Amino acid sequence: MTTTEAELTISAVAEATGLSVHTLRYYERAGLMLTPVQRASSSHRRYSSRDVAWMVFLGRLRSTGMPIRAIEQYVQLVRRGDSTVLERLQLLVEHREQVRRDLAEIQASLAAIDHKINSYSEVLGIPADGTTPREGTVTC
Amino acid sequence: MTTTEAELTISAVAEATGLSVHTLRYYERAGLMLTPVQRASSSHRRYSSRDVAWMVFLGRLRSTGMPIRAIEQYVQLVRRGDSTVLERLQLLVEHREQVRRDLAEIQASLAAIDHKINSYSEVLGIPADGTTPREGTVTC
DNA sequence: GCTTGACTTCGAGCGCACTCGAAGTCGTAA
DNA sequence: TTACGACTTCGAGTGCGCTCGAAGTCAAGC
Repeated sequence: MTTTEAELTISAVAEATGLSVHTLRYYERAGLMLTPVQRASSSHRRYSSRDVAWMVFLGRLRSTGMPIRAIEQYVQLVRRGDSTVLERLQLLVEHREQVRRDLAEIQASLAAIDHKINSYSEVLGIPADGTTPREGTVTC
Repeated sequence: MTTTEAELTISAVAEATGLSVHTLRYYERAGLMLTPVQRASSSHRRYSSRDVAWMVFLGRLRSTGMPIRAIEQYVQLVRRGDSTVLERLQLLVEHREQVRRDLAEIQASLAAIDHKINSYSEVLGIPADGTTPREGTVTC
């Protein structure tokens, strides 16, 4: 395994990852590829399976709110080689803590929204919950 | 309960809600108050407890990613009175579905991050999980 | 040979949600 | 009376992450 890899076009990678072709090019321009994307003779991009795996994980980092800048840091560590494994681990653990905090806040907010929905349901006489209907209007 | 209410300054509301004073004024300018905020003789804002409760819920909607535009719609429904309760309910239920989808994606991404962290931990010989250490380097 | 369509680069534009700053107005305390 | 600090308005600026568009290249099929 050196150069011969499964090669995918940018549109295939877009389909596989759920990212747009624009976004894939943007990420590359932003320096977020671990290694340069190979090119066909036509200068079209050819993504290896490793590239695709990385784009998938990159998407995971993004969907949990890691800024592009932070991902850039991570990429630079990967490129510096095995000696940075501990640093990378620390970065990920730190991010995971942030994600857990975000998750907790969203869940708390979801509970508040649930509560409001229940209030409205009661007023409308639609007991979606096991609660007793009440009189009066909903606050807001 | 008509005019006499607990009255708070903007900075007190900022502290109570975790929103900045800038953000509170911005929301008001954006038309997100249910009713006009009362003013002291000095023209300083005086928030009623109902205002504060609404800002808290507004913060919940924002922290779950509801766009300002959508909140604006909701506010307009509230102002139109009791006849819009069903519409409001539908709006909230729709938003809740979106939040649940977002939550599921974040959780899936968190699992992927967990997995990567475990891989790194194994390589470093730090079995954070109940898994056996392995040889070779981490992919990325 | 000509069209079609998928790609290329690169700069510019966009949408969103704040965030800031300047200039002015109060009310209280020294 | 003078200073201070918390407020006011309103326009402009910021940061982020895409997203778009124009102009060009290339390979395959008719």
